[in-house]
Amino acid sequence: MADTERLERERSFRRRLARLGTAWRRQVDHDLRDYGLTEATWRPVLYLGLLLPPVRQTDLARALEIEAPSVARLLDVLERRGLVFRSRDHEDRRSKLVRLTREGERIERQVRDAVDAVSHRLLSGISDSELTACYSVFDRIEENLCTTRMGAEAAVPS
Amino acid sequence: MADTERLERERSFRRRLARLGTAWRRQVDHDLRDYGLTEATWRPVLYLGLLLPPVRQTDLARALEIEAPSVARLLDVLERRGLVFRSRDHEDRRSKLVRLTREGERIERQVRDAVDAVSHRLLSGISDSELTACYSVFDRIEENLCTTRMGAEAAVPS
DNA sequence: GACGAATAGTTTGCATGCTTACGATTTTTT
DNA sequence: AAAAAATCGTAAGCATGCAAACTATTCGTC
Repeated sequence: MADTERLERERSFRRRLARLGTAWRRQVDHDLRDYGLTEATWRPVLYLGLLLPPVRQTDLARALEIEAPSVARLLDVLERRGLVFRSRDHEDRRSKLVRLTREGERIERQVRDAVDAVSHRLLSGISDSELTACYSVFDRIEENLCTTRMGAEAAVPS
Repeated sequence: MADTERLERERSFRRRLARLGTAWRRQVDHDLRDYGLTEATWRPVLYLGLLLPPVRQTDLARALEIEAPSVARLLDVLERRGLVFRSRDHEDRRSKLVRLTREGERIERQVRDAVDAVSHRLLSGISDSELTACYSVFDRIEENLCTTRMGAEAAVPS
């Protein structure tokens, strides 16, 4: 029956998506290992170059989609290496503001270039229309993710 | 210029792919937490139901695309829980053969159903042709991954 | 103004990925 | 046959994700 075929298609899609995600991450990590950046330390650097200051740790955690303790520990490392620094927020003394140091900005550019280079390499030979077709699919999957998640948490009426 | 636009497209694709991969994984993990299965323990179970015996630990590691030590530790946990058991391979006494227990097979079916259910939910509203279009893109990206990896290690002349 | 709830950051403990180093065994070379 | 190289599983140590519990501060309600 056709349902079996659809099931196989869905399984195959899930497997490929998962495999591609990890393989891509590994490729970037491999290329950035030479810059002294391990696994996940380059992401905070990249996002600090992207977000508009002032950036609190919570903002960074939300942007990176990781939990606050993970951010705190990563920033400990990056601060020790002199790539970022934390300062008190005088508006709200619970918060700390995070910024890249001069050296951090230098690394940020290198990271951005390296990440872009990998993307360019991996996406070579794929047309714009194919990319946008994938976007469309990705977006609808994310919508499905949100609607199911709504059931678990609580829908916020706008 | 058009190059800037292409660059943005590639960045956007990378970000969405990464975000979708982790979000999907979290969704499955969330649904399987109730079955007492944490983060990555369900994958060995699933693959043990998929691979044709005899399955050595190395085979499992290759299938899961994780390193041998990671597999060893996961199997320690699963063995302690009575889901798998290891036996010596009489063909090659370095190896150990891994199999699901009766209970492990029961859990394997539940895991498979749960994973399929998530896939079905997330892929609802997406047509077969869209899925295959994505396959095509994924496959070419994986090809690009392989060819670039050749350059880093050592190309084997055929 | 005072008290309870919410929020920001940290600490701690666990899960799980990797790399490196090791012992046991097999395969290959000489 | 003996020695060298490769392979299998394991152990130890690090990196990094999470959740839970804690402290300090701010907000909301009375």
